[in-house]
Amino acid sequence: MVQKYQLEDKVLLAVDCIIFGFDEEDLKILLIKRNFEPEKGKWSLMGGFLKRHENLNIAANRILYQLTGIEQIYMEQLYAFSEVDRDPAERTISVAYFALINIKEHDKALIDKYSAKWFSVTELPELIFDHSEMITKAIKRLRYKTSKKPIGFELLPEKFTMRQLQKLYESILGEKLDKRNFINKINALDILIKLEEKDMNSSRKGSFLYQFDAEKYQQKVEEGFSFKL
Amino acid sequence: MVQKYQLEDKVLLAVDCIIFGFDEEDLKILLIKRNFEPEKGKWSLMGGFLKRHENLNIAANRILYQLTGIEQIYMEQLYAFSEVDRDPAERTISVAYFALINIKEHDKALIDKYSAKWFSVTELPELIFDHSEMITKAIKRLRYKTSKKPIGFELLPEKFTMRQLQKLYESILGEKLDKRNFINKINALDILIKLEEKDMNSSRKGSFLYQFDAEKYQQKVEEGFSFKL
DNA sequence: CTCCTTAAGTGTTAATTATACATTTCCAAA
DNA sequence: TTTGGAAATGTATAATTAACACTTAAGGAG
Repeated sequence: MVQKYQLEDKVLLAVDCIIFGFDEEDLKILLIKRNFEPEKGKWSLMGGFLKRHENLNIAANRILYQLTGIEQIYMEQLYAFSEVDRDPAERTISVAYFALINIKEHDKALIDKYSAKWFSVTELPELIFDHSEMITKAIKRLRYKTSKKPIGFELLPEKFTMRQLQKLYESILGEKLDKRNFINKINALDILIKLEEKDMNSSRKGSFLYQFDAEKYQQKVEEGFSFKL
Repeated sequence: MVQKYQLEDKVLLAVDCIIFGFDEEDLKILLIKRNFEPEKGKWSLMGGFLKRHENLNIAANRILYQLTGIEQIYMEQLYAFSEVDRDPAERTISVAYFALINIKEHDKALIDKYSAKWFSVTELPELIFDHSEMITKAIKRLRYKTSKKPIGFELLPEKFTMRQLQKLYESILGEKLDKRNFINKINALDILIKLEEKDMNSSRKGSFLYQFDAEKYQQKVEEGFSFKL
């Protein structure tokens, strides 16, 4: 490739990943203890640098895979953070990505191996650089997206109860919802399959399990529906 | 500054600006004839490279100023475009920004000087690289923002008629709106000042002019209201 | 000076959607 | 068999949104 813009400044381009998970109680974020300088030993988002042959989406997925063993998940670009001194070591622009995963489906061993740890969004530790700001922005975006598309399903196990789904929405939105209204709305969407099966952990009576009906959902998206909670 | 990440690839970071304007009829975008290779002579968004001492917001404003003489306007980061071959000359990641301006308020002479030209969003020419994609994304974002905040006022002259405001919304949203419902909603927001003055160009009867009441708007924002059209 | 033209201005009703709210059912364990 | 605890369920009211058509004002033409 011919170099045409030789007089221009080049910069390091980092990618930082905000990984949301849900454990039936709280919305959580996956963080790691940074194992290189500067700020070695402090908590950080999963980050790495863009390589010559990658676009940002690919870099985000590679970095996540390298640091946690998690692969092939839905990731979305959030924002480019570019304050001149955001990384004291060297001028670095960071593009933040965020992803949603089901905590239980991802191999705990691999996560432990890299000293990754889940933190509730309400109890985050101090983070390096501008990572707190990134998280704040990601939560805001997640709330918005949740109100437009039923995005939360990535965060739940394949089979889940209405109670779990409601808890998930409550922890994303940060507010309590009315049970009956919630169920009515979800049912009105008509994108869940009610199973015969019951989850017997939560109560004696047991509660019915549901599955997300990807096919019906796809169909509705094509018809141009907009999810509103 | 110590260089700590010496083994990492560096890249060129460009900024491209999508400038929306409105001329009482159509939503328009400001484009320039690119005056350097590659693709010299083709239509392009306003673009330039991030410099060492700037963050992206500052770079976006500088670039816009250099290319059009327009300064101190509201700009917002849109998205980072990073396909490996998006610029055939050299690997370049581009962060797109968008802005809203009032066409008439900005000095035509300066714009002409740089061969900038306004194009209706419905009649865009062929553009270099991935600039069309950037514009598509910007329009989508503009539509969204318009439905949340009364952002459109930047696009109108200081004094405007209800008809103009409605036309603006229609061209942003790409659909016709009902006149009475539109006026009712706008009035319900209570952020316009109705002037005594009339605009006599559009009809024999003349139509009242309005002004955006920035103070009332600010107050409402603080009270946490959300604009919904 | 009367009539015509043209866009401005104006409210009501029906339909839909959102909210608030309390009781009964089921099942396992004691 | 009784009991405790969460699951399941529906309705009435309020709020919002959508649909809809006639009158008014004023300049220009005849």
